[in-house]
Amino acid sequence: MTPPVTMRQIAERAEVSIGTVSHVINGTAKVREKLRLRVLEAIRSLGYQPSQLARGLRRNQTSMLGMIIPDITNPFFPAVVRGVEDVAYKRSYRIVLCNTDNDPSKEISYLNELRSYRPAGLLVIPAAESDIAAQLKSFAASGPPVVCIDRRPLGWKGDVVLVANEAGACNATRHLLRMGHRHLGVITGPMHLTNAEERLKGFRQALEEAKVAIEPEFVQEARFDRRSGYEAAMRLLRMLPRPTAIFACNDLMALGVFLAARELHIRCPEELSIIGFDNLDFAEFTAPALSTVHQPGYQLGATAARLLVERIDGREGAFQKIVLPTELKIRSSVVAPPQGTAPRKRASAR
Amino acid sequence: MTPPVTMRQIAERAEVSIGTVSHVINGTAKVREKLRLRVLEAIRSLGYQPSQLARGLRRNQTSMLGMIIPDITNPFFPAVVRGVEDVAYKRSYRIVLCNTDNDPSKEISYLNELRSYRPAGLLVIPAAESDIAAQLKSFAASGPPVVCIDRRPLGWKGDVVLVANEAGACNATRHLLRMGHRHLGVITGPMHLTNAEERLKGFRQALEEAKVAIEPEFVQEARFDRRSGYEAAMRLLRMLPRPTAIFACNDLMALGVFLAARELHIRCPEELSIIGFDNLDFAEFTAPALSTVHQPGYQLGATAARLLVERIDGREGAFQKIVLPTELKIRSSVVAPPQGTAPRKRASAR
DNA sequence: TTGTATGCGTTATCAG
DNA sequence: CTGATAACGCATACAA
Repeated sequence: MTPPVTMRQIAERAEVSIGTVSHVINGTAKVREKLRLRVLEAIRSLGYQPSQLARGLRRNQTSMLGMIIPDITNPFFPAVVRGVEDVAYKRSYRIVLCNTDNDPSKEISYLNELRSYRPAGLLVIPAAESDIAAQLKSFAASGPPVVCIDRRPLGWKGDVVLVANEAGACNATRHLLRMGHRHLGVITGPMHLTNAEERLKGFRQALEEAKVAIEPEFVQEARFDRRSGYEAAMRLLRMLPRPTAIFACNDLMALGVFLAARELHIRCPEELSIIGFDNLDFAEFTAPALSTVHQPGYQLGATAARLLVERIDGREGAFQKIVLPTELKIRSSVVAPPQGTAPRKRASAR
Repeated sequence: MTPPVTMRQIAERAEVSIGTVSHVINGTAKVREKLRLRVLEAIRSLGYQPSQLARGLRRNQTSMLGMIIPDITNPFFPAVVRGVEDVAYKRSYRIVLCNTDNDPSKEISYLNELRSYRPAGLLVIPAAESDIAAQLKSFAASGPPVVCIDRRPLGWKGDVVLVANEAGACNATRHLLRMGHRHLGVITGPMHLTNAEERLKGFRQALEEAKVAIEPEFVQEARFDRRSGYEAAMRLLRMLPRPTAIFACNDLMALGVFLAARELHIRCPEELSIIGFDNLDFAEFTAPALSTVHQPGYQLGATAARLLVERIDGREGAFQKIVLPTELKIRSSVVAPPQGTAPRKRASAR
């Protein structure tokens, strides 16, 4: 148990005062070159590293960034985290990662607890049903800067970086329309999530543009995970007539649609076209390869981190709302609807 | 900027000394019930939270766990991280996450830097080519406990939790053999990684058992990612005769094999059987669904975290080496080899 | 330019 | 049982 080397030891070794050591470390005052070199040498030879704890206590701020996300296990988030980490690393910030499991209370408890570590800033991807705007607001007022990612909590007025959900969803839907589909199902995320809401809005907009009626029972809400996507798809696919195409508002739910279709012996894409949202890594490997809307996860994280760092560095000014573009990836899960409008026939056969 | 509430304020509010407050918080001495209640009430009403920084400085240890992994973006790792986080959370430890990108120098720098945060413990999934055994050893001697996960760095003698790589690989290979394959290709991970080595060993063992000759040019080394898997597969599939089945030592590389096969117009599984290792989420959605060896990522993390916490709590005793079992998942990417040993014919046609 | 001294918020020791 | 008080390692205001 070698006790860690402290500044005092550096001072002794370099035969200077402890204050001088601090100055050369932080560049907070001019130090005679000779002394400076001695100090540096002492630091090197003793392998000294400043205690982040002591420093943080003194400065009332550490070089940690708190990051609160719903669930790292959701394949969309790792890229975001990585984007954050990469820019944070360059600025020598470290990430404390917290998974809320979409549990608002866990989110709040993490939030409060993180506080006691005096992080330099906070990045949060709000939980579904998150109700932390108030909490966050008080945080932002008396604590470190906060930027929200991907979803905007109700009532949140601070910095936020998002993705062009509405435009992306609209494009996806247009693609379906363009291929000839007129009976579109949609599986949305939790509707209190802004991104879910926006995607649905995009969907509706595309339908309106094309003057295609929206069939209310064809919009099903799920929870952005595979299971709920599967369940929603089952509901959709058992309807008569059923949709000839489904827009799943994320790729995980699209997987659920595949599953449901397989179970009901509905062939994709011949009998059912599917389009997703996210462009997760596996999208090009599903059978059929999933057409989807690419979402720049890494950029999302990187951008948010950059913005956060600017705030930490004291950048004032109006809150930013940065919206990153999406891109439609056309693969093979969307084709023209079956001939003879099969679903109609079935309906009349009923 | 409301300054955070400190212990002193609690003491004043409760009309006790600051020491007493500390005692009720930490249960470090008996406090008269009446005072205790007053203190608790003050804490509650002022929303007090102990400064982790001050506490850490004083105790020379925080309640953070450092976790060093190659890349959160590799879909095998999120589950591991989640496993860690869940058990850590229950014990009220927090995770600071570091991605090394398999860069040994980044790994070492993270390691040293984490030190200055006085984490209670360290979890590390060593980078490929990691050479941190020595570094880690000094760390373990004078610093917090460390447990390695998934891969054992060369020369590391401390705690480690692994997966039964050899047995898993052996089972996968046996499955190929059982289906009638006699010309097996294998795409390994970086051979300095213990897990890659063990999987290859399992592969060889199965061949020996079956008295099937191992064809040296059929074992190709790659880097556990999709691209290198693709490249290795291209090499393999251009050979004449080529293997009728390929064991990719992880699922990401198996994806690369799918890609290569598709590009060369080799149909899977009719002309080429593929088996992977990991059982990533997408494995059942590839075309064809990927047969693979399930690796308990979440358990890996959870187990390691539990072990680490025990060490933090002062559990002495011999270093542990915990090996978690794998499970063969049979799906549809493995079938009997093509009739008439097609590859042979091609070879003779040359 | 450099040294000294104080305090950041806790815990822990030691009297009372 | 409870209250002072001295560290913990560092940054900083101030003195020299």
